[in-house]
Amino acid sequence: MGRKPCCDKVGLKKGPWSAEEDQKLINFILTNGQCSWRALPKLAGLLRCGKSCRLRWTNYLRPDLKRGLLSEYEEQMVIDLHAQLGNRWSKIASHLFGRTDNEIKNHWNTHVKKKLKKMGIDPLTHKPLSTINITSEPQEQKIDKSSMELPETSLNSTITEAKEEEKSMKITCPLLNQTMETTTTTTININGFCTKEVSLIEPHEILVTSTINSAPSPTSSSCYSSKLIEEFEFHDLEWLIDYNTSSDDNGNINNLGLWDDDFDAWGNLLSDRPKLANDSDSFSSPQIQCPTRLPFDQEYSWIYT
DNA sequence: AAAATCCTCAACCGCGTACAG
DNA sequence: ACTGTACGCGGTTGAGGATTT
Repeated sequence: MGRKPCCDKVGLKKGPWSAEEDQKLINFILTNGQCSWRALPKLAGLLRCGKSCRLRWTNYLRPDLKRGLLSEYEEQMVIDLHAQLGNRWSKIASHLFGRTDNEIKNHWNTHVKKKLKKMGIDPLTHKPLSTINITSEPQEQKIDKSSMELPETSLNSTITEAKEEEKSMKITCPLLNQTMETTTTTTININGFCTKEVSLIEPHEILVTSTINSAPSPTSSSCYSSKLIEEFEFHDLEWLIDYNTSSDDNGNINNLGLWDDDFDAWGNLLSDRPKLANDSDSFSSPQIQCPTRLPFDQEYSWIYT
């Protein structure tokens, strides 16, 4: 006996969502918040299953989504995180604000895989496709770099940075948070990221590649570089966060509560004027200035003024 | 210009897991 | 402990647009 379907599929619509359906879903969630996905379609007047609604919302309609191609830094982060986490797209997505697991998975399958293969790297193992026995034959680690016709990519610029750094000091394998001696480890570094297998690390331990050029904060191990932070200037969103109330013991921002059950933040979203950080009637809930440029303002819009 | 092929990505499917009763 | 239900995740599909022949 098979699994019971998540919902009664008879008479339910499948396939691409229409603008009208999107609008219904948005209106419902903005008004009522996210309740049970199973119950939502009926309540919202949609002929869709709850699963489809959830997917549509999380992958396309959420107002905090970034659209468009992944930047070079985002792509590098995906590669590094994939080396650590494997195909755990959701975990990877959680490190990239405004990106969904589906988006990252698609990008990986359509772009990154090819790119890595072209560079001679196995996208599954993140190891060189060529068979080089690193441990038993250290002399073989030397690669004739001039023979490697790698395309000029962000990865290669990272490689350049890393190699320059190698000249004078130990380098830190960024995502693995490991320091490696600059001896005969060129094989490992040539690919722009470490291929050494290590146990999983916690997200806050992850260092991005560009930390090579910017010293990490001595008080925090979650040291995304300023360069990366710049990359994460959310062009579509402006978040005003009350840092006085939103840091945990490690200084991590932890109350971006737009999706909290109580939907305080949605109250702001729906208010005539977004609350500002210096408003006199300050409140303890997250102070978020909600998006004024939302994902789809071409065909139809849910911008409110 | 038309047909064939390739590519992208939104959406679906099914499984694993969490949780309530 | 067991069962049923709902949700979330990762793999896969296929429509439609882009590119090539």
